[in-house]
Amino acid sequence: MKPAPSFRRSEPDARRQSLIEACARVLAKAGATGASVRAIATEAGVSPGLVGHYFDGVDALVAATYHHVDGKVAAALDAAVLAAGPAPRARLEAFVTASFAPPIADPQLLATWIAFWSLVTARPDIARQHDEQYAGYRARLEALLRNCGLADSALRIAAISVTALVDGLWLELCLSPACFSAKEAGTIARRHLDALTSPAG
Amino acid sequence: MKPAPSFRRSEPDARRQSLIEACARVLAKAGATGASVRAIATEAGVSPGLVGHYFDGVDALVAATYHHVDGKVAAALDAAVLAAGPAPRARLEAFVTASFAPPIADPQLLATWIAFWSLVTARPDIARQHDEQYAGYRARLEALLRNCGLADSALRIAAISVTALVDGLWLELCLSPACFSAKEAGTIARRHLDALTSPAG
DNA sequence: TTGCCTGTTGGACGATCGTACAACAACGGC
DNA sequence: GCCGTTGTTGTACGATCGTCCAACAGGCAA
Repeated sequence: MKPAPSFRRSEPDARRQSLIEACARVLAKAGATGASVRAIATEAGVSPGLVGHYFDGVDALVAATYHHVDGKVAAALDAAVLAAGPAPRARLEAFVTASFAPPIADPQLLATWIAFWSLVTARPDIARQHDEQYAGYRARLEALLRNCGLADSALRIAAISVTALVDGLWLELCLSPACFSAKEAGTIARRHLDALTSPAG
Repeated sequence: MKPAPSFRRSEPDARRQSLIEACARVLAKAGATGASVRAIATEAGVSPGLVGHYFDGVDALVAATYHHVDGKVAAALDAAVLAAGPAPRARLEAFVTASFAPPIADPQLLATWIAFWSLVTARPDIARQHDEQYAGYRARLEALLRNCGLADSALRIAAISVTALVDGLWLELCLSPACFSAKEAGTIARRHLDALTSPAG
């Protein structure tokens, strides 16, 4: 009889992906402080040395994880918009309220995100990643707002305000879920969109 | 001739305060990852052993720093409200827009705050501190909103929405100051208050 | 089956972490 | 001036950190 293989080989991309997802789980569970090479390797079920084989140090792994998680969120938002149909206002609402439902409204995702924020101060490359990603987020929001008839002159401020409100609601919804519900967050956000799209001036 | 004293004694409270402020500076500069006992002690200009003398480990020091920074923010908000005079609407606006001016709108303060958030997941005591502090923040906001004539039934949701918007604006204002100005943040917040206090429909 | 390639392991290495503690020295009381 | 108190120092200790690399072994070609 053959002894069970002590490990399996994987496709390089699959192994990289596995390490990235393990890194995200560790960041969510233990924060930036606990995201050590050994903890990530254990979470992924591999030996510590493998991290160095696929990434130039743990910093590069964290940066890759940031990029991956950002892509996951963007995909979830796009899917929500696509599922909303062609009506501009429905698409806008879908984009906004998707942040209050899985997989975005997830305490683990917030914990991962906070770990990234905690690195912005000390890591210029992470800071740049953050700026680019937020600029992209606001750009997509501006496009959705424009389709709802918002004047070009008001677009920038409107996108900033909606982004801030959604971020704040998402943050507190994840940090203390008992305080208010996802449904209430959606109501608040929709009311804000109403005030923006029908100026009572 | 006498040799210069190699160190000075301090009042226990003053030394504790000095360590707390040094901890806040280190958290702002290096994030939660870099907040080691030695880094904090060096920042405070004392030897590493002194931290253990005043606090039961570095975790207790971080918790104390959280409490201290929270108190500082609350004091700044109260001062802004007090300086706004007796008019309810002016007091509400002062409370809200104070978050976009020094000393609250400070990237270093945000970095400190993010370091605390990054500990919420792993540290139940920090999570409890966060819940209590946010409940207090919303309670003060509800009182200010009530004085502006808001119905009791709408108070809770209104306070949640204002808190979320202000937090989001504060977050992004500190993370990427080049994106929009403090004045614009104030305009956005005031417009939101308008929509809340004069329901159009 | 045999042998090569290389993904993978597991431990060594120096640095740094949090903590504990004996020795030192500043300061108030005598 | 001297002494006791105690705030403060500096270091030792074990644990854990990131990194590195020689050795092992799974999987494929021949």
